[in-house]
Amino acid sequence: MRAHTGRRRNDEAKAAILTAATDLLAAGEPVTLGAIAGRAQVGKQTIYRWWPSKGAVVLEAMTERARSLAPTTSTGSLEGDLEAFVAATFAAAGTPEYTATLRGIVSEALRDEHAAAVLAEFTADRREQLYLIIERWLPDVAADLAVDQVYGVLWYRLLIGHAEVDEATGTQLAATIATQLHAAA
Amino acid sequence: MRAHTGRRRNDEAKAAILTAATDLLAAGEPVTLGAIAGRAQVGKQTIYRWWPSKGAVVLEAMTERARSLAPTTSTGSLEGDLEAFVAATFAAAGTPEYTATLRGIVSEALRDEHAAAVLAEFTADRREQLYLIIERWLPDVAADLAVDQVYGVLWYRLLIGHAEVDEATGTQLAATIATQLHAAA
Amino acid sequence: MRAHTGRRRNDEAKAAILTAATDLLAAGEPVTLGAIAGRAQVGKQTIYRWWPSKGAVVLEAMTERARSLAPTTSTGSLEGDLEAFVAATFAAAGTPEYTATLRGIVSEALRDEHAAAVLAEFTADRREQLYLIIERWLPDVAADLAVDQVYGVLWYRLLIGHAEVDEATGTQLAATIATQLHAAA
Amino acid sequence: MRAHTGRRRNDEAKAAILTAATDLLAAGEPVTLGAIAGRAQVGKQTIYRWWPSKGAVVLEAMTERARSLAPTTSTGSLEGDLEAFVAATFAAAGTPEYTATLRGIVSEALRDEHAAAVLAEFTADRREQLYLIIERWLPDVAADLAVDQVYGVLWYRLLIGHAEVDEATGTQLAATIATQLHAAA
DNA sequence: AAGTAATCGAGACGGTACGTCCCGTCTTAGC
DNA sequence: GCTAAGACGGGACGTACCGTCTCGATTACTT
Repeated sequence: MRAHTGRRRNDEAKAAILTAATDLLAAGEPVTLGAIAGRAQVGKQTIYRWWPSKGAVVLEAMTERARSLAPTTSTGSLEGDLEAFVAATFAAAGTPEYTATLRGIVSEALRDEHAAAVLAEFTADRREQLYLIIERWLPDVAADLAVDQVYGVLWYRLLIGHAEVDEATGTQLAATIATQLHAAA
Repeated sequence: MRAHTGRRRNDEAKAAILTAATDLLAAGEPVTLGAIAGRAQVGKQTIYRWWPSKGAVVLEAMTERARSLAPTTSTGSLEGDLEAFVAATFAAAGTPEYTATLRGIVSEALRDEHAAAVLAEFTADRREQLYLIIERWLPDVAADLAVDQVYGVLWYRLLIGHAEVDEATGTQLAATIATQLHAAA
Repeated sequence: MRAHTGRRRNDEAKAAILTAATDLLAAGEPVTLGAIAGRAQVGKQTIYRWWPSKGAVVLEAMTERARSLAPTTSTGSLEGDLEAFVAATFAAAGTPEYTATLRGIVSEALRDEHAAAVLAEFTADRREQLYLIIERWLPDVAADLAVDQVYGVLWYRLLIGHAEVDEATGTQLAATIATQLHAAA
Repeated sequence: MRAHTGRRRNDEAKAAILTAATDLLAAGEPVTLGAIAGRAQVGKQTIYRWWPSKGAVVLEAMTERARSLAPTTSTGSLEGDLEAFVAATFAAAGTPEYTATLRGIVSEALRDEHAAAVLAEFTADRREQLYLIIERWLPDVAADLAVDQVYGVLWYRLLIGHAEVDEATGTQLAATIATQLHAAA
């Protein structure tokens, strides 16, 4: 038996697929697998070789982008760190392109269990970032509910669309949550 | 010209359609238009005559049910009223049947603008209930963000599924929000 | 008990229905019952009160027109009478409007047994006219096959469209059939 | 640019579709596209990928069958050849199964231009067979009208249903037409 | 250099749901 | 009582995607 034969896999294709998915999502066009494959100049089978379902592709496309979003450098206080992080998160999520993408992601996750798993992982990662910030200043407080209040407002407004998701909201919310955490400590 | 001619809308059919939609949603079966029509003993055209899309049907079905959910009777304090309402809301939303339905609704709303409009109306109605409770005790406080924190946690957990939506959570969240509101007043 | 109440039935409506059917047929537009009713400014139920099916309406519309088509006056010989009748029949049937109508009729008759019955009656009537002409000159000859040859060529060409249906063809065919009948006598 | 990419057309599927169509037609069951697809174990899209309409499928199914129907071997005389061919044609077309099929085909052709084109081709092929027989014995006679008399009687009787389509009729008609042709030569 | 095999783009496949169209029936209010 | 309008249950239509399967072409390692 030999170590390896055959053509190597094309990493450009993988990148093209993720880009195509993000583009479609952001453009508001229907995100069909055929459309992704066509736009990426890739066969559908190539997509299924690497992802278990359409939703998983879309989510991975998003996740990559989102990871490098909000700052984690410290400002010297819980209030400051919280505000910097939450405001940046809200500011980014509030851009029209990003909003469309996040909505698209939830839409996929609700129809596809693979996508749901990736979304769960993605949001867990985001929550973890926030935990770490809180833990640095208040290591013993139970922060679960506070964290969910932050992301809850974000996603709720994104999905329903009844109110702004912007930096100011993030700032205001961060201050409120900081007070709440200090009181609980 | 006449005011109206032709057969009137059959309200039994309307009720049967909404019931069928809710049943399928709650049963976790795929909510196909054909399935709704079949279960309601109704032609598909009858559905499309009165609703612009599948999602709109599903949402209207839900909205009707949800309106009579959480109590609005007063307990004598903001804390008490808030806790009663939020805890009841979380308890109801946390049942598996209801969770499935709400998730299905968002899924529809994200793909269908008509459904999105109905979801917006539904959630606006829910928020309004909460505003009224707060306003009774603190008429001058800006409650928007507080209200969104409550429903934000609810929907965020429902959609991601990483944490419980139950009465205890509702109780705890209500207390936190009450404190927050008193501080802001 | 009263002798009669209610609105009298509207014979104009009947005429309007038949006209509408013929118009649609000749115009090549899809002959749906809704279209007939709409064009005739008539309720669908009014149509079904008088005809058993859509096809029957269409056929009656045609039959009325067709009955007064070919001459039956005598010219003094079998050849002459036959030629006059057949040439006139072919000339009339060959007009584009008439062709479209006849094709439409067969189309209805093939999908609707009521329509088929009326078409059978209509064609029987047409054949009868031809029998009478032949019988006047050759009372004892079996003319069935000869008659079917005449109408066969007519309908076959109308339906397939591979060759002309015109006066010249009718003339030529009449001469051939006359010879055939004389030989058989 | 490549000559071809992608999976090739599945000829088994094509055969299964045509068989299913013929079976339904012959069985007198409603020839639904869904029924054809279901019986052929084929997706509806596969049918629409290769035929422009339902009627085209049905006609192609028929055409294939019909080509190997009537004999073209010579018997030694025009009368003999004509009788053999026409009698065989009438005998075959007169079977209940075949009659139903042919009627169904015309029905399709009258509603669908693609089907009409295939029917035109099919009938042209049948006429050509008859021309060839006549031409062998009488190369210079104009046989168009004679040929249409034969097929005219066939189709006229099939569609109206007022008289038999059987071997005896074919035999009698062949004799008549043979005489007619000899006279014209 | 020739042989071998994994991977590629393309696209046909079986299947499910969609939203539209039309049929023939039923139900109104108006004349 | 009959009408025009039009809603009803039902069912076929042709389209859009899904996720799988099948091609010939390409690529890269092994011999």
